[in-house]
Amino acid sequence: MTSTSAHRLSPRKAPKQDRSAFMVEAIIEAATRVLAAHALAGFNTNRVAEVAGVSIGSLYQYFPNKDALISTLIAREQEKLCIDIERCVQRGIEKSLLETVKALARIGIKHQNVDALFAAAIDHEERRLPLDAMLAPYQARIICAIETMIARHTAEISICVPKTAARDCLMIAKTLVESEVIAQPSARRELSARVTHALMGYLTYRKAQVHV
Amino acid sequence: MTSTSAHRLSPRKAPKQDRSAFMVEAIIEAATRVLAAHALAGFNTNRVAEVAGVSIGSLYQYFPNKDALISTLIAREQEKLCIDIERCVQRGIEKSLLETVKALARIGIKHQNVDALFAAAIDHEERRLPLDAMLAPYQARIICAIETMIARHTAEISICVPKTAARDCLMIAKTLVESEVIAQPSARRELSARVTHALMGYLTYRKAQVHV
DNA sequence: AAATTATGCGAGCTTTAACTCGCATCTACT
DNA sequence: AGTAGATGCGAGTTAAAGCTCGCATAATTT
Repeated sequence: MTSTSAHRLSPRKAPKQDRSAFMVEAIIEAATRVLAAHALAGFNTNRVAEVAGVSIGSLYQYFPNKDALISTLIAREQEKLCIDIERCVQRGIEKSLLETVKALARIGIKHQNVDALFAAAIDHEERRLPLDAMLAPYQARIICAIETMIARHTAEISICVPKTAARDCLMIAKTLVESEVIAQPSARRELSARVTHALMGYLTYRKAQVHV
Repeated sequence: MTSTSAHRLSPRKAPKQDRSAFMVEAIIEAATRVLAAHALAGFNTNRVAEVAGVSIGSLYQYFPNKDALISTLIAREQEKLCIDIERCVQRGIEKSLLETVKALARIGIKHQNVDALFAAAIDHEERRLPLDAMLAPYQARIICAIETMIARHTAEISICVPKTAARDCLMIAKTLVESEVIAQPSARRELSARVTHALMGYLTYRKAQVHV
């Protein structure tokens, strides 16, 4: 009777055969779609199972409860974001600060462009659930990557605490993109420019510039 | 049978006597507290009524449904934010850009500092519900105020579309603050400085500055 | 092929929470 | 004081949604 099932947030068990692995994937995909389409208010396990085309019993065989399913969604998103950012920074070795920032902006846009409702829902659940321990490694990877980028261009950058700068960059990019709710693909280019502008401004602003 | 009650988001009727006005206030206050403490997952009308110390029937006498209650919360927050920003900009007449931006940063912090969960919940519901028509006037007021500020300092500002700049400023400030989840009052000063830095950077950044 | 293990199913139990309704009480007006 | 309308109440109705459990089927092992 330790931590049997009540508030567990990790999957109940790992799928061992192929078919079950596919099923878990189908569930996660369906969950993403349901959340995007109906928000938290319309997100329930019965609907997810139905959309995934599996029975409700099967869903609960792998996820001990609804929150565990949401946690998995969150982890997936984080993993994808990490990979994209790390690759981007790695490629930035031979590029200018401006170019790398532009690339980062594009990533942020890509990751939020999926759906604004989905992003807001994930955001909310990240705060509601005790996921700090699970999210910390992802955050660390992202911040580490951005720190690396910053370290390459210290001459141009005015922020002295790289860790803080990295986190702020991430947040600024995230929000500007989120605010551009209506996914007009035509506007993507212009949005990207604005995010880049904001990040460059933040990174390179020096008080001396503004006389007062 | 037009739009009787099913999806109405405005209050059912206005309180006409003092006691009912107080009760509506108590309900709204309780709703705020419940949302902050239990997030969307634990936000229900029965609990709100209980915390407010009124009966569930009374709640439904003034709010046709749960969404209408949430909409009211959202409107209240917006109204408060508008008032603060407008006053801040008005006072900025005789101040520098930097000083005014600092003051705006403080407002953003104040408004989100209440509770991160509450803010995320409100954010989510703003997107889920069809509130565009209701929110537009508030947005317009805020953007108008920031445009006014920008207009006073065109010489220092590099962004050419004031409306876009205004909106971006709002979003940047909002996020940086939101990200600083843990409300450490001691860190408030430092946070304020960062938000200011970000806004000034965004507003005054010029491509020429970065050689490449 | 028999046995064992893993997987899949969905009817249905149980709890939660949105919302109603008829009656009691209060306030205001004459 | 009397009356009418406004306000307040909360037990109860209803539907939704979280989750279980016993059984059926498929894969794997020996």
